[in-house]
Amino acid sequence: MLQLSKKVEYGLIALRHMAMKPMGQVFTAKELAKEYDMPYDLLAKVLQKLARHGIVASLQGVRGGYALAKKPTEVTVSLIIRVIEEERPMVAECYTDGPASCYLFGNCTIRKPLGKLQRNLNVLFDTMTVQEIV
Amino acid sequence: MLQLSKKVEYGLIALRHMAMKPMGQVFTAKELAKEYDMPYDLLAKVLQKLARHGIVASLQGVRGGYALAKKPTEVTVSLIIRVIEEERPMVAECYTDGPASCYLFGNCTIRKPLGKLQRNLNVLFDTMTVQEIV
DNA sequence: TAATATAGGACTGTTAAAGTCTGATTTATG
DNA sequence: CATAAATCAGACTTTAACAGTCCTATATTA
Ligand code: SF4
Ligand code: SF4
Repeated sequence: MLQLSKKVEYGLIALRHMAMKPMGQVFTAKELAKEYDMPYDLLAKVLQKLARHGIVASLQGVRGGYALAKKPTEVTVSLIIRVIEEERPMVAECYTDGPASCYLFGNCTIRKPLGKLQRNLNVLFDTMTVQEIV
Repeated sequence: MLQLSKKVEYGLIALRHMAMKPMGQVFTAKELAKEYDMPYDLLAKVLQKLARHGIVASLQGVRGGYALAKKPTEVTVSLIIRVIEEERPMVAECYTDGPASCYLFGNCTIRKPLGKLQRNLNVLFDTMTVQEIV
């Protein structure tokens, strides 16, 4: 419960790796997967998403790969999760998918109080950056 | 991602309901389920767990039911989750189930940094009580 | 043009969450 | 004392999200 998904963990590990080396250095999905023993296909998908959203820059073709495109201080855990999961980390389903997603919505008495928890969570994830995990 | 489980939500809704009424009042699982349109069987299980851990007191037999056994200020969301899920809310699998639970453990570079996130999370859940959701 | 890399999507497998069902036990009450 | 109403306990099924795999297309270097 409340665990980060494997995809997010793979993304964090890869981004941290890049952040440790000189800015602009290029890494292939293959070498990253091998280095940390992550499933290549899955990591590749994650890196592609990060590339689409400009967190890393991708270079295709032979000698291609990925390089960090933002400063480690600018990439928050919140952003990484949003990009990889394609949604914000929320404590309740209805926060993400709206009233129709939960049949309890009409008589739910905890939705509003949980908002406080959510806001505090947001602060946590918005505050933590890749810089903090190098 | 990061959502509270339905069981926890059911538990919170039920506990809040009890906390709204005079201390010691007895409610049956049936009426609670009906009032908020929650699945009876599932809610019953949740209440049983809460009873086993002394959060609510149970009365068997006809005219039985459940009553809040602790003050709303004493019941944290953290405790509710631990009781219902039978584990603490953790950001990483290995925190809950140990090194053997994750094959990345040996070369995981994000485990320690995530500890900071975890500690902040703990504070959030330890701080919020049933009193705050009435 | 061959080799190597990303890009994208479809597909399958696995697991945890959610829900259901059955039966036993307890206890107030007529 | 019999009945009904409630908790208690566990097994079971269903569902949906997550994790992982596979295949093909495209881009780029050498
Ligand atoms: S139970 Fe309440 S808070 Fe949870 S998803 Fe449904 S409406 Fe939202
Ligand atoms: S990836 Fe790292 S932090 Fe996540 S569960 Fe595995 S060892 Fe723990």
